[in-house]
Amino acid sequence: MINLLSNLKIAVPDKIYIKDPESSDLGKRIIEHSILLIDEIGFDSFTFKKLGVKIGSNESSIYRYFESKHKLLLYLTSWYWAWIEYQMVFATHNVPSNDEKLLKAIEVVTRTIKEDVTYTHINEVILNRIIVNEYSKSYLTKEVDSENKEGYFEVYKRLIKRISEIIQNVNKDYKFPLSLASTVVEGALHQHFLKSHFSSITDCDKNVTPTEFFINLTQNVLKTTSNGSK
Amino acid sequence: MINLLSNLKIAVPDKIYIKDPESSDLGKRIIEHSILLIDEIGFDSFTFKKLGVKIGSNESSIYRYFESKHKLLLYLTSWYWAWIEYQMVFATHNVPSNDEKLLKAIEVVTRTIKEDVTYTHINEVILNRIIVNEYSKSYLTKEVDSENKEGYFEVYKRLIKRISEIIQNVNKDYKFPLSLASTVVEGALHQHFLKSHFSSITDCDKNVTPTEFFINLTQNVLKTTSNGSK
DNA sequence: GCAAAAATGATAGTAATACTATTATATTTG
DNA sequence: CAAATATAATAGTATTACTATCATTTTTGC
Repeated sequence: MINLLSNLKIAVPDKIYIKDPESSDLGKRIIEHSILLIDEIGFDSFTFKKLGVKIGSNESSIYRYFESKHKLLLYLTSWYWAWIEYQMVFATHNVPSNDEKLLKAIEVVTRTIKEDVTYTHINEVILNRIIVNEYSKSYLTKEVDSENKEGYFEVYKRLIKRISEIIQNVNKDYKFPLSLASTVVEGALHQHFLKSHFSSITDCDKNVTPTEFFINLTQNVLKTTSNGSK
Repeated sequence: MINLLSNLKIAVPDKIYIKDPESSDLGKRIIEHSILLIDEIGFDSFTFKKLGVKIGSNESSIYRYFESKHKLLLYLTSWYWAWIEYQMVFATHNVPSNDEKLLKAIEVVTRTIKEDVTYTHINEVILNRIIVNEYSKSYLTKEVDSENKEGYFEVYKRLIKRISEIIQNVNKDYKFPLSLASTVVEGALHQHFLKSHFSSITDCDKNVTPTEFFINLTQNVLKTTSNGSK
């Protein structure tokens, strides 16, 4: 997979950026170091000026790639979900059993990213931390509806729909496949956050993973005979 | 309940504010209109200066109640969860069956707030919208651990623990009561958000409520014989 | 190899933000 | 009625989130 990915480009909706950061060395440094800097100081304190200092470049140059730090966050989150989607499609491809497919899919979207695949300038371990801590800030805005119309959340929505289809294949009668899929994906981020910051309100810890919790949850929801069948 | 509440004060951790907004007319106007203004323009665009204009008061006076707009958000969210907790305790009190208790509890934390109880200056319908749209911003910060130590999230954590206990009473063998409780509460906010802004990735709509989805989910998770028993 | 084009850098400027500090004026209370 | 307290007004600061302009460097197409 690593070799395969090194020859593929993760596709991000092109309206998100002014100039494609993958198209230049400076662009790649912007992405690489924005991930590191957001992780370090948090998205709220992150500015293009500070990023400029880190990469030895100028604030004004960064503005030629992204019109705002919000757009940069949208870029990073779209990239992340496209990367997850890729892994999910890859992991479930050619798996004959629907049940097994769902297990694999849930594993991909709920697991802790442990290794930096480093086939590019993007550190996926750190990017995953950013997603846990900052993702919801990308859509909890007054502009969400217009930005949604522009297609900025397409990758994420496509991922949820894919999982929903797998759920539906496991149990055709289950009434809430989309809500279950969105709950698992969002809920996994939340459980990871709780594990790090509010350990008293989660069962996830060193021994129990969000993956375990959500696989158990999903299997029980889908296997019973009275699961909200139509 | 309405009459009862009009004689009770919702308790918010007192370190959140500098001066108790319930202690003066100006304080109450700050709370009342901050809810309206945050709903109107969003928390990110909300400032004490704009709030001052709305209530015909001065920015500097508002700073005597809250040291920052972030603290004001913590106040509103704590107030909201304490209000929900109150309703949950009230709704489940004296219910003999554990199953029934859980149903009531889930209903309280997942339902749409339809009526403004208006026993005070606080509009609960609008406050609920703010929670859906802004709650996670209150803890997705670099200061979350120190603020957690200060007790700013006690009310929310207590609510999750209460639900977790009810879950455990329904099924003593279920391994993830805390994670299920936190998933239901956070997930309900998320489903409400999706319903309003990303309707293509949720099954919740005019006909299906988040309550229905989460009651079905919880019942199925807890009723099966192989639900991750210890 | 060079000129034109494109990319990047440097500098300056702006309105707004998120405050702090100080002083003045009301309002409450003992 | 004086003292204490609360509120209002004003000013000031460093930072933010940009935009605009111009200079310099790098790339490219011939």
